[in-house]
Amino acid sequence: MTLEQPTLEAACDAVSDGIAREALVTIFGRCTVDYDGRASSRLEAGDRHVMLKPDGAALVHTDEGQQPVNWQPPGCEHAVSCLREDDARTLVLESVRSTPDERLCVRFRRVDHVAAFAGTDETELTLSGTEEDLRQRILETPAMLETGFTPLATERETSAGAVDIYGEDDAGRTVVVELKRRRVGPDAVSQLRRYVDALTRDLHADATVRGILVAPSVTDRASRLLAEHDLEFVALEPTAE
Amino acid sequence: MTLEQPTLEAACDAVSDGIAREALVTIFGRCTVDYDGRASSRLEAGDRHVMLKPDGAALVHTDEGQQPVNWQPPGCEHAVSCLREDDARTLVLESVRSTPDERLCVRFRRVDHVAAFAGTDETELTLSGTEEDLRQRILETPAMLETGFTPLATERETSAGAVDIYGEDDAGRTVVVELKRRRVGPDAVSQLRRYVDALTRDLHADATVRGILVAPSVTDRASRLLAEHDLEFVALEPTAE
DNA sequence: GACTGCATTTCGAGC
DNA sequence: GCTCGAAGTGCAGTC
Repeated sequence: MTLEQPTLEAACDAVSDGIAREALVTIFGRCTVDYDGRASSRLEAGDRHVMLKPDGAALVHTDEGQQPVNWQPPGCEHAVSCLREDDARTLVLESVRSTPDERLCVRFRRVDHVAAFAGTDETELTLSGTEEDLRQRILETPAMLETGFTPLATERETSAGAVDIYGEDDAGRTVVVELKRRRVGPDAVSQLRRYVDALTRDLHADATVRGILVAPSVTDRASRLLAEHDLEFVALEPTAE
Repeated sequence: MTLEQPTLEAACDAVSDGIAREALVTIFGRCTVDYDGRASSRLEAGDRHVMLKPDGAALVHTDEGQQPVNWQPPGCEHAVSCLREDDARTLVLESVRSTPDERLCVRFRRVDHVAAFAGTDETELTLSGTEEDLRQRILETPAMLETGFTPLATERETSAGAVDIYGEDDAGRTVVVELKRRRVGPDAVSQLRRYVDALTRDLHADATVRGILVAPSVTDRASRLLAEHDLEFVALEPTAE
């Protein structure tokens, strides 16, 4: 279903019908956008593309950027109405949710295009090159980390949270491994440090706990932080080559 | 410009024309999606909505989720062609960039809809409730942090990075303030800790540096971490009420 | 171009 | 529902 240069009334009916039919609805036209919730924002009149998904998500896109300029997450209730505001007919799209209370309101004075799409999409994305792939690599060939490394657990709980890989080295020392799929900065080092500190405490006071950060590479600052806290780094990519 | 149930050839021409005219182009139809770059992914055939922006961004949306199932950031080169693959006519959308090398390829066997939109959008989003607002609040009324607090600098550089607010308390002790617009977890505490450690080092060895985390609230674990490292917490929201 | 940290981050898993 | 951390995070600002 598609309308070109519809009246606001016709657009309203089409959008309303599309939402009712659980279609993916798109509107293009001149609009203002108001958001209020976790933060609040206002966008003055301009031409934008609005997408309403049947799961309750709403997206307002300008002609620039990968990210929508405004949005609403899945689970929202969409409502559409056509009314008079400031002496001008206005198509009002409202998308609301609770917990947290959030409200997105798009007001059109001109609609160029309305479309509603229904289809089927059964398939799921297969993705590789993730942190999980890096973990698999190391569990299959622990020597990639270092000779004599023995993984004992993944997601092992500590008082600071779950450790990616928990194991021991050839001298029987406890090893905490933190994995990152890409080049790491200071935050990843702090994360590893929290786990090492926690585990040192959780285990006997005299236990030696080694911390190893595994990632393709590190920034300078992160490298210095690692050295400061006697943490180690092993360069590994999530996938071979 | 809109086409309904076009032939793949007609769709190809329309998309090509839209890209050439720097329009925002959308295509809805049955497609597979392949991505290869920082990671790699494959999505089998299903009905999806594809958006090509004139700045080079590409978005593939299913009927669920706020996030696109696949995408390409701004700055990519889009190309479209119609050719025979596996004995079937196929519309191929390719979006490529370098640094890093990334390639997104969407293959349509059926196109239901093609549209191209051109408009103007001069206005910028005004947003409030950000970390910047929280900073302004404190700089205008430093006593909100604590009586006698004097801000001396924002974004003050340390060997661990820039501190949100740098100042001193009524006893002349150095204070490092880390701001967060929302409830904080362990990562924010670690961040503050890095700054406090760095400044303690950067200044005289005998200097006392206080670290204060300012946010609407803290999680339990973060609260424990704060206590462990003698860091403080002040509850403040980015905007009044 | 790399680094750093914010974001209405979103998303998923675990509890 | 909250917590925690991953993400092809995106994005802006700075160097």
